[in-house]
Amino acid sequence: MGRAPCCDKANVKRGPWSPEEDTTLKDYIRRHGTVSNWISLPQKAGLKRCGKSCRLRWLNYLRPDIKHGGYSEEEDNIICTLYKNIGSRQSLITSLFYVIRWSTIASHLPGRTDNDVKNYWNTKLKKKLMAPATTTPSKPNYLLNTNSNNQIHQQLTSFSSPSLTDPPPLTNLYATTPEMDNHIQVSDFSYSPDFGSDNQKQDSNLVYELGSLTSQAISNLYYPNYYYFTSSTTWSNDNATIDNGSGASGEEYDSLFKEFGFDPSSSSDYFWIA
DNA sequence: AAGATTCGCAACCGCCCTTGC
DNA sequence: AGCAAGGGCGGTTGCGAATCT
Repeated sequence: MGRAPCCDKANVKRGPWSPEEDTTLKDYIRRHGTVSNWISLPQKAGLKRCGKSCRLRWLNYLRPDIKHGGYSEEEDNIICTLYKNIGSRQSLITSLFYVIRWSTIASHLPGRTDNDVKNYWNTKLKKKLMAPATTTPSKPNYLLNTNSNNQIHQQLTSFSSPSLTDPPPLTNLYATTPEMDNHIQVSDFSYSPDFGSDNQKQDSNLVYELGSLTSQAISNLYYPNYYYFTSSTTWSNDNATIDNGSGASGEEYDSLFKEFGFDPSSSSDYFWIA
């Protein structure tokens, strides 16, 4: 048995708000101040709308401090950075449980609403960010360290409390210029501190998510073209934790990494995605 | 010019969380 | 503790506008 609806759907108006309705709602809120009960507001204000609809209209459109459109480059950067950072912290690598807190991101952008930021991301920024690295390389195409795994691990761990404006240098990693074909190259192995921090279940479709959701979840903050995965050491542990020790997900990982030529039995391998 | 397709975004849906009883 | 109601939020939809063919 489902939850009772918040209003009588048959007797409320739906669809776009008219200027008259906007005025009615704004006038009511101006006269009464902060709304303590949105469900009862429509009746009091004389609106044939669902209370939730009124709340949404006010919060996303009618509030006096709302900004619409015209995102600046700085705002773009903040959204992209927070998307990566918050996304990787609040979720895991599975598509089913991957949830971005748009309200958290919007709270860093005065005048922007979660809905607005979400729409902006889905229609513009996502495409911009997902565009092939060859067209807009934000960083040089290198980040490989074939024999100082611990060094990478330490550096990534230091990202856990990052500054938004001061990315750490990669100078202590020695660089190569790997082929970037197929967006994935397997070489050595690194570790992302955020990976596997949540107690969430594995999705058997994970193997198909590597290039998108997975990479988002494990990307680091400053180098959006590069993504790190857990090592076999940490990774085995992560899997056990994530999957309540069943070990089933470990097999999925193994097959996933083997698919890209990675040797799960190696303790020193990592791979990156560009 | 007109039909098809894509884009942008306001609005809705439904689930989860919080709060009060 | 358990329940119900309201609030909050992410995902999705619908539709008008813009662009393409």
